[in-house]
Amino acid sequence: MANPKTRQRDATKTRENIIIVAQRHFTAKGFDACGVREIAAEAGVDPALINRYFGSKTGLFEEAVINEITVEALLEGDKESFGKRIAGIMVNKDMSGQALDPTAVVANSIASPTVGAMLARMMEERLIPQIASWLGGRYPEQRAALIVSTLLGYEILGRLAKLGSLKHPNSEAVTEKFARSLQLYVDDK
Amino acid sequence: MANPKTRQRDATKTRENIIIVAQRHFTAKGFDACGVREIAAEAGVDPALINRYFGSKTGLFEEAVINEITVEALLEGDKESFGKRIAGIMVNKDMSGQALDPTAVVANSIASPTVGAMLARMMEERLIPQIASWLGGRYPEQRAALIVSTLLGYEILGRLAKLGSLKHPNSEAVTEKFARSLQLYVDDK
DNA sequence: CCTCTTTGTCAACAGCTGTTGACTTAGAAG
DNA sequence: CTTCTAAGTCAACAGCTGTTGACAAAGAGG
Repeated sequence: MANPKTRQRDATKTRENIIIVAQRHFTAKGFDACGVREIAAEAGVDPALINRYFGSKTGLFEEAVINEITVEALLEGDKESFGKRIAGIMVNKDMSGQALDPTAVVANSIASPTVGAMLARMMEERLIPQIASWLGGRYPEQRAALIVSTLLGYEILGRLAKLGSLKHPNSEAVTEKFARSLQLYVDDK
Repeated sequence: MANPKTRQRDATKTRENIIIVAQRHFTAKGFDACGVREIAAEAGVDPALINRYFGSKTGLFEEAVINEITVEALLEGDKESFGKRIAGIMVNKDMSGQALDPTAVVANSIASPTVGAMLARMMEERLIPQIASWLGGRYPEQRAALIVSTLLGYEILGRLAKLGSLKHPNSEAVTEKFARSLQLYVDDK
């Protein structure tokens, strides 16, 4: 039918809506700190619907986070300017955290007994290899891992800053050090 | 009495025992992933005793972790060799995680709604300033924060490696890069 | 209008969590 | 031996969690 009043019951739409809300919550607070009632409420839906559509809370996490995380955005650009570019992104990152953020998700959910291992597998099977093949050179996986490590550490620092009153390293000089630290792992010697 | 068969009921001893067990568990799994029954069982004690002695699980965390964490071990040595020294410690860190480990505790409990803010305050009120005053130079707090950030990132990487089969950066060349990355923040330009 | 499938809600259930107050026991003091 | 206090145990309680199966409503097709 030709859009009489926009469909009121659209399974695909509500599914996607739940996923979007879940991505934001899982990113901001981590898997264990999020309740299904909380996510369902913000999605304007009954909690039972999450289990109907995704099987379980873990299933929702897998579909909304594990299957959707990508590092391609990090690798768009030349290697020479990688450090400065990524450092700029991390420093000026929007603190409202509206979308699915790879580093934030991993940093906030890695300690979870339920999904920690899933994140570890995603990291070593997809993300690290992808970065490694982009890097090339010697020990690419290990250098890729240390790049990820550097970003995760900065993410936690951001969380510490948000919880307390710790200042972010917003000075030019220190940000440049951070950029050089990242570039260190890109350059093969 | 002169030690007839070693006292069987020693409040101070059991208290300290609970603290030691709690330190190991909180370090290895994080605050939220540890149950009081679990800690009490390993300490050979009834769970209720934790509340009797420390008021609450949070109180135990505060006394066993927050009040006991120190960074003095990191700052023993000259600045010139800081990077190499700390990198060596982190790379060769005992994976059994037997004791109270500052970086592991923060990395594994920072996402906790209960104690996350406590960790943030401890960081910005005690640890960062202490490292900063040891560093000296320009923007000492920010450089200190980035050193902590680097260590926290590496800690998470270690957790990813333990959960999965990700290789640690154990090659000489990559470890040296990690050391240089740390040294970057010690050297004031 | 009737029917059947999809979409969604509702109440309830187990399981686990930290926590509490009443009880018991060990061990020193009188 | 009796008493009294510190040390520890026990069962139970609320509160929360994810999850389930029975029910209700919407809307398309006959």
